[in-house]
Amino acid sequence: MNWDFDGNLPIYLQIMQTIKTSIVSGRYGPGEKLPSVRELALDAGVNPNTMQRALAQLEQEGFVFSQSTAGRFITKDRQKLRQLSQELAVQYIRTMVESILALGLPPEQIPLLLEEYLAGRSGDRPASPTGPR
Amino acid sequence: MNWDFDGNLPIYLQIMQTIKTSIVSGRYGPGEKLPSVRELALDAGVNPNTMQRALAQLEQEGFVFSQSTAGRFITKDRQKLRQLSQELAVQYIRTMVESILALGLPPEQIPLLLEEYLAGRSGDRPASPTGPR
Amino acid sequence: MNWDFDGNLPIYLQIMQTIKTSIVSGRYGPGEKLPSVRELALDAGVNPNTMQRALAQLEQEGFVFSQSTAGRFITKDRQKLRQLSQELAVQYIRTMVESILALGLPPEQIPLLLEEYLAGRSGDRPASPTGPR
Amino acid sequence: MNWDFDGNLPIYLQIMQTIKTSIVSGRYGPGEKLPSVRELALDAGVNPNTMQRALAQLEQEGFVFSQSTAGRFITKDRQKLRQLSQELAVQYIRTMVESILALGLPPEQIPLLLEEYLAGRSGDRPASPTGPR
DNA sequence: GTGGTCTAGACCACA
DNA sequence: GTGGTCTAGACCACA
Repeated sequence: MNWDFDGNLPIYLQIMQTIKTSIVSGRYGPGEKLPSVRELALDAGVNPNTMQRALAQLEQEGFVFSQSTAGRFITKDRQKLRQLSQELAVQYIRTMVESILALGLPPEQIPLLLEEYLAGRSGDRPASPTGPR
Repeated sequence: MNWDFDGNLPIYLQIMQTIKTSIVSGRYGPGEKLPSVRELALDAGVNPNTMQRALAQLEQEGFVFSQSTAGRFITKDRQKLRQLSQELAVQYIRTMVESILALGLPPEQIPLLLEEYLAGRSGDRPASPTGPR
Repeated sequence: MNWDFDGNLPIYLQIMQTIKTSIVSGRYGPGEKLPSVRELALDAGVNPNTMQRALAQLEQEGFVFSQSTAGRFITKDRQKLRQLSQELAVQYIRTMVESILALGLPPEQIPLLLEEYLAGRSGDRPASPTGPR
Repeated sequence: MNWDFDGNLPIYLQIMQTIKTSIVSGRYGPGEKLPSVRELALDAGVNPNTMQRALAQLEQEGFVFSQSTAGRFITKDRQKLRQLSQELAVQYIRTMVESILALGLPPEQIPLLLEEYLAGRSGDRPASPTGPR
């Protein structure tokens, strides 16, 4: 996973984001076992408690479940996973909209820019998702 | 300015991004003087050469201009500034689109999600462009 | 046995409770020999005198009997054991009722809540009698 | 508040229970300010982090809310408080039912014992809620 | 080994 | 001062 923290948000929230993205992108499939808290903490370079907190929160949100001695697993609930995709998509939308509004552009222009981009994109090379910030 | 670099892109490009955002957001107005290369480099914690490269590139793109001894200034060309807004907006759009496609959602769904978000946003509190929480 | 004392009640009474529960739950059957006072005291971490007092009281209530040199035994009187079940059950009922009334709920609601709970319970997993989780 | 922990349940859960009981019993009214995390931790004799965890959980359940620099407050949502009464009542019911079933009595007998107790109680002195365990 | 809990202690933003 | 976050490190039950 791509552990890359900045100082703008608590680390455990950023961890949750990273894991959510990993799940949705198919890095971990439904029912698949996650590495142990300690392993993940080591990998991410954070304290096991911080990782534990992130995972406990993900568990409470229903995206993973734990079997006391066996470890933690991605939920098998496909509906839940679809919900996660939507949630992340809305986050991306929100970040984009608020950033553009901060530029001083009017909201009505956003759908136009989107349409234009999508039109120009069809047939093009995939284009790597490296934008601003 | 919010200097916050990650390892995914050359630093001078990230610097350009940051400065562009500062200009468009009104942090620096048309014709306003920028701090010196040395000051900016110190502030950003980078090598002056790196900062120099970023500024030279911005100058070449026409967003700043230099007066031999007086320093560098934001362009007074309003048209140019509008163009910059558009450019950044398209970048935000691209990041969003590619991120959502990476989730496995179909492109057709993006305009729908956008419309939904904009509708739900009207009348709401301003909402800062941060992550979930 | 589950020796777990709090400061709200004399310890010998709490010991009696614990032993009564052990008897009724089948931990000790009718006619079965109890460990010696010293053993029990050691196990519970109390003074032998305190344990002695609890056992003497239990004997007076007819739930155990002693044979001069052989030790103490659970009564063989099935009727007596049924009575003990009832007694403990009423205690549980009382604790529950008084706790709920302390919440400010009206007494009439208690039978309704009970009925509801029993209905929801049929067919469910056994459910251990612990707190919330 | 009556901080009295046993080893059967995590302390933070017991803290939550204690605070919930305090709220429902009227010790703290709607909108009333709770002592600070540090004060409560000192009072309860636990680590501030443990108290923090209990309060964060209560906040997530909607029974308290925090104002960053001002402290934490009991919710003003009367509906939420009624829900809390019910929740605690059901807990008491459950503990009672499961304890009685553990004695080997049949479930059908519980409503009868309850009715009997309530009948015998009318007009009696309040009777202190000290039962078994 | 696994998740889970707890303590001690530091540091942060906010106002 | 207030809530919130993070680390280091210990200990526990479960199997």
